[in-house]
Amino acid sequence: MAEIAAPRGTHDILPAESASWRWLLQAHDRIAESFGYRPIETPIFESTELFARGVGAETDIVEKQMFTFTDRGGRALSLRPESTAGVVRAVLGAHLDQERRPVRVHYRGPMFRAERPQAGRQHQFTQVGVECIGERSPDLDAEVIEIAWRFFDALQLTGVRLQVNTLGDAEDRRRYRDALVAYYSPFRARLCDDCKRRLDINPLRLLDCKKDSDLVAGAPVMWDLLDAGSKAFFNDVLSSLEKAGVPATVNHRIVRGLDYYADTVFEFWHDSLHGAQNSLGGGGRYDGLAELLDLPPAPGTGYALGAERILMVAQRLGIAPGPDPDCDAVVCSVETPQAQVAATFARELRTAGVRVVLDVSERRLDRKLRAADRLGARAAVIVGEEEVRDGTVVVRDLFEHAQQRVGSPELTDAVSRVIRMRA
RNA sequence: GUGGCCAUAGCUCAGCUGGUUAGAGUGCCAGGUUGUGGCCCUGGAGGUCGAGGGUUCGAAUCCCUCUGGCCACCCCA
Repeated sequence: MAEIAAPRGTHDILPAESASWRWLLQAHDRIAESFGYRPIETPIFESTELFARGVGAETDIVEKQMFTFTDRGGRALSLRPESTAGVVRAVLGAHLDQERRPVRVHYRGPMFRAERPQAGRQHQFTQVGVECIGERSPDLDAEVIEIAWRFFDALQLTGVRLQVNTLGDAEDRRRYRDALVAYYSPFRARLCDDCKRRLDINPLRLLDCKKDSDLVAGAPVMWDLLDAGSKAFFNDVLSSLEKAGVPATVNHRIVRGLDYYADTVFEFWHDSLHGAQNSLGGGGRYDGLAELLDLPPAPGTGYALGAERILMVAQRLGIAPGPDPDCDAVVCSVETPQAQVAATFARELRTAGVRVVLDVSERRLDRKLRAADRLGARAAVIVGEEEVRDGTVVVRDLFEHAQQRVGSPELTDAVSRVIRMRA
């Protein structure tokens, strides 16, 4: 009988890693909330149609990376490959934008994409992100970018590079697509197979090709075809970022793989990650998304970041916190007859808010203390025959190698004194 | 989805061109120390050699398939 392993492309977050996860997630919550963003949670599966219409039916994500299934009523559902479409559905569906505008929300949670797994790319991965829905302003684009930037800052994650670009409005993009198709069509015969496909399906992606890079160099530049309003909007984003002290590099090759983006788009890169996966995340403005979903029109902007990738970088930089101790104190009896008294002390300490492990083993005292040491406990409470007889207890400081005997009513005070020294 | 590399104890890894009962370090458990931890000494447990099939007198070692990981591509988080 074969052992059942975790499914391909998934991983377990074991207790030893929980400290670094908590560190990352709490930092993101804290920074987002410092900008007035409120938490939102949406289902991890949605109607397949939400993604087909929102993300774009002909994007790679929807075309070949979704986990799709049918429920008993024959409805087509998909595990969410990203979160923006679901959040927009939830916010506008609940008419939150009628009460305040813009609606500022942040989220964290698992996303699913069925790509070939490798380091920094799993079937299930975790994103943290924010969305700002209901108002169109370059200052809000700059605001969400600044949140991400402050988040990296809070983690002390150095070496992040912000790349920004503008895709213009729908009219600009149509014009640009036409220009690209016109430029590339005469070369169709010599294009690589991927590019032939891109030319028909998604011409913007032609710019990503490495094989036909000589053609890319001579291709029309989006910026040249933007109308004055789109350029002004983008320039306002840039100056707003500058005032916020967020260093941005303009990179006209940033395109993003989702159809709903317009105007501002951006990515956060880190060189310590491998080539194709050097992106920690990205985002942009999606003013047309609500309409694609048949919801009342509402502009929006936001980002999503890959938590696993950030943790990978943090590990490499040595800034991720090590595992937390299992507990503050271990209570152990010296011999079996004192076990019940020890259990009572443990409960008493827990009531006072101390994290306590009760050693129920029948090992020798020296082994119990060694075990307490390995749990990372600061204090050990030792209950032996003498203590039970005298109504006392030994409280040992495992860091200072010092101990004292106190009357059992003073147990909580004595333990608190010892563990407070930890901080 | 396409191609390449890899899979031996809980963990990190040895195991030469196929040759008896598969090893080391570390961790775990116990004893040294019948009430005091981080060091030391001694002993023990722990492996269907990723799974299945094949070649062979004989397979961890060679071949095939599958599973999983890593890397590149595609693309993205």
